[in-house]
Order: sequence, then structure tokens, then C-alpha cells
Amino acid sequence: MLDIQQLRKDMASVVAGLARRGVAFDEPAFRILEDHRKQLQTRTEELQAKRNAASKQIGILKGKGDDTAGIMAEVSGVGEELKANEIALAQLQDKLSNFLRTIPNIPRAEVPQGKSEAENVEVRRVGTPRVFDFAPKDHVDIGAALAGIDFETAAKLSGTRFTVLKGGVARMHRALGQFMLDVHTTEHGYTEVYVPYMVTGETADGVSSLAKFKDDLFKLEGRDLYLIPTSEYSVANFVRDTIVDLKNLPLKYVCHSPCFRSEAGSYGKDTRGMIRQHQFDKVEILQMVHPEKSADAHDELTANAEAILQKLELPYRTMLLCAGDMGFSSSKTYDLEVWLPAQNTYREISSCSNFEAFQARRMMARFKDEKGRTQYLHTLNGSGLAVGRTLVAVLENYQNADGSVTVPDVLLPYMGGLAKLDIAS
RNA sequence: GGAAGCGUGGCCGAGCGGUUUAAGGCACUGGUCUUGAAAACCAGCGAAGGGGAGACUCUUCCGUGAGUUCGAAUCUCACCGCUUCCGCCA
Repeated sequence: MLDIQQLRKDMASVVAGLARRGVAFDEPAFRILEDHRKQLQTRTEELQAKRNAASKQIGILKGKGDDTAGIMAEVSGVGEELKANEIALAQLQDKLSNFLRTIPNIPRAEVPQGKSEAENVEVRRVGTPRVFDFAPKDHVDIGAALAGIDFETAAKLSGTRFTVLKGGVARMHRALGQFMLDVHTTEHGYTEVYVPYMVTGETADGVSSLAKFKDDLFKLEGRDLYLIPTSEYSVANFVRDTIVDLKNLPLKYVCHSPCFRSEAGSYGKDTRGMIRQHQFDKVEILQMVHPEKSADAHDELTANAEAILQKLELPYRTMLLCAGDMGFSSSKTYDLEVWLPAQNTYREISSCSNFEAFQARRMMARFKDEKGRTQYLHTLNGSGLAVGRTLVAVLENYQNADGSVTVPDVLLPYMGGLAKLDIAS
């Protein structure tokens, strides 16, 4: 949620910032709502003050045993107008709040201009794609040969966009999650957390606009519960409605969880393989930091995610998203894209965003600063990494001509002696 | 699922229709003292929002939502959560 103070005091900067995203801010609509609000609120508070003063007077008079009939008659008329005003004001505040909640975050100055993916800027490229002396297969064919990925059974159980993993591939999937958790907890200073995979509407709305994104979520029938599309939904809400002590900052959490996405609106996209699924595992890293530190924290968090790719020796590139391609809540986002040889391209495997105070404002996530003032936290998160897509990348990059897949060195301690996934005999 | 008890500021906790403008304590901030720190003493100190050029001032908030009343932290109802006991259960 944007800062309404900024809208009142510096509308121009908001309009300009949103324009960089290709979003037109409806200034007249906002002004009408805002003027009306001001008038209603002033009048309502006037009436409340009048009633409070009269009631207090009645109390004093009664204490002394004096007659209160006159003053009671005077205040009796206030009630009705006050009630009408209070209701109208509440409705208007709702309207204003709903209006604000549909407006995305403002891009930071260093975010490049652009409308789409095509205008994202490559920041760095790490690792060299391996040169194959055979035609590399994609993970679907590799998985089939290993009898390790079974889409048919998954479809029988649950329909399209689900996966069953077996044997060494299932183990490697588990190993990847464990490996990522261990790196982030022991080397990057994150606290491991385990969280609910279902959250209430209020929780979902804290992280992102529920009204705007509810079609992307799975909702439990007859209950106010949603399956999380990322553990960010659960973990970010740790600080909802709280004031954190300065000495506890930064908060750094890592969480491994399944993620559930309905993928409405992406029919026909990535239908082959396990790139886009209704259920996938992800290791998520989050930070809640002092506002002055969020830019540095963003670089750190991105580097933390990149470290996983480096340790797995997977070639990747880091993209700085342009204003038009960023997510709703983000002020700046880096995407990490891993090399997939079969597709001969880089594919997104992580997205690392700085939300600044946008999310914190919506969640009322605050801290006491050096001077004892209450301020909003800055929140950041990123995938470190998407486990399913990392599995895809390992299978494709580590495949051998005979159809087997070599286990990356850093995963060996997690594989129970298995150094290679062999094709099914 | 059933029963009972309980939800008060960052934390603990008093208040149970009208000077509550929510006592007191802890924590925190500033000061005195000290070589420095601690302790002690003094002062300040809840959150969200509005109005005003400003000094300042007003409103809302005692789990949430309705209700009773001129007036609700306090009374009524519903819901949510926590604790304990019973039932069920991986």
C-alpha cells in the first residue's frame, strides 16, 4: 500500500513513479474521495467532541446531585446525525482504502525504464554453459529414462500440472531442499522456520492484495483459508501488527515449503514438464530491516540466492527487472535465471525483491528507531531457490550421453552414497 | 466436538457505568552522580488518524463485531483466539 501522506503532499512524484510502470493514477477520482473524506471526518469528529463534552458535564452534575434534564435534552439530538456521519465516514474510508490497495509500488530511481520482459537489464552472467558432445535432452525425457519423473501417475491422481517423483530423482529433490536450508542457516545467518501451509484471508491480504490475486490462490471450501502460493505469505506475517525492537533487526528467515498456485491465466504456457506446476517446493529467504539498510540487504539477499547456484555450479544470469515487468508490491527486483541446455535459454529460478515499506504499511509492521519513533520496516524476500526448477536445471546440466545424471558434488552428502542417477534397466 | 476460565499500551498488570486525561511496574530515552559502567535519584515515554502556517488541538483504539446508555475497558449478545479438563486422533 502506498503512503497516503505522500499522495496528499507530493502527488506529482507518485504519478510520475507509477507512469514508469505504465500505470495511470486516477488523480481526479482520488481528489474527490479525499475532499469528501476531509469534510465528513471533520464534521464527525466535531459531533463526537460535542457529545463527549456534554456527557462529561452530565457526570459531574450528577456527582453533585444537580439537575441534568436541560443538558440531556441538548445532547439528545446529536446522536442521530452522529451515527449517520460515522457510517458514511466508515464507508468512505473503505472506499479510499480499496482505491489505494489497487495501486502498485513505485519503482526505485535505479530501476530501468521499460514495459516488458524484453527491456530487463542483464546485470551479470556467472558460469559458462557446458558444451555437449551429444544432443542434450530436456528433464522430461531424462526423468522418463531414469523412471524418476512420472507425469501419468500424477495426472491420474490430481490432473494436469502435478508431478510424481521416484527413486534417485525424488531423493535429489529432497537433497536440494536440505542443501539450500543448510547453506542459508549456516553460511548466511538466516533462522529456519516451519510454518502453516494454509493462511486466513487477512494474512493473505497482508502480503499482497487478496482482492487482486485471489484467482491465483487455492481456497479451502467453506473456510476462510487459502493454500500458500509461497511461504512468504506465512513468514512475512510474523511481523504483522507488531512493533519490533531495533536491537532485533534485521530479522532474517528461511523457510522450505510446498507452494500452491492455481496458475489461472497461464493456460497453455509451459505445459511440458515441471516448470509450471500447481504444487512445487521452494526455499524462501526473507528479511525485515531498517529502512536505511534495505538497498544493501537487497543486494545481500540476491547474493545469498546466487550462492546456491554457484555451489551447484549451474550457469545463470542476474536480471534487473524494468519498471513495467516488476511485481505489484516491489520497488526493485532481481530475477535469477538458470541455464537450461535443452531449451538453449535462461529460465527464471528466483525472484528477489525489495518491497521497502509497501508491504509493511499494509501489515502495520513497525519498529522503534534510534530516536524512539515508530517507523515502518522494510521487507524483502527472494527464492533461494525454487526447488523443482533447480531439480530441472541439475538434471539437464548434469546429464550424460548414456542418459545417466551425475550428482553435483555439494549434494553428495545428502544422497546417501549415490553419486550418479542411472537409467532404469 | 463438549465444559470452565481468560483476552487491557513494546512487555507485565490494576481498573468492572461518570475527574480514566487507563494506576503501578518493567523496558526504553534524556539528565544528575561516576575515570567509565552499574546502581540510585529526577524527568520524559502507548498506537492509529484528523485539523491548523504555527503554538497547539481534536477523534478513535482495552481480542473482533453488533447492542443498551446522555456516557462503556466496565453491562448484553455473537464471533475469534488462548489456557485447563473431557472426547476423538497422526
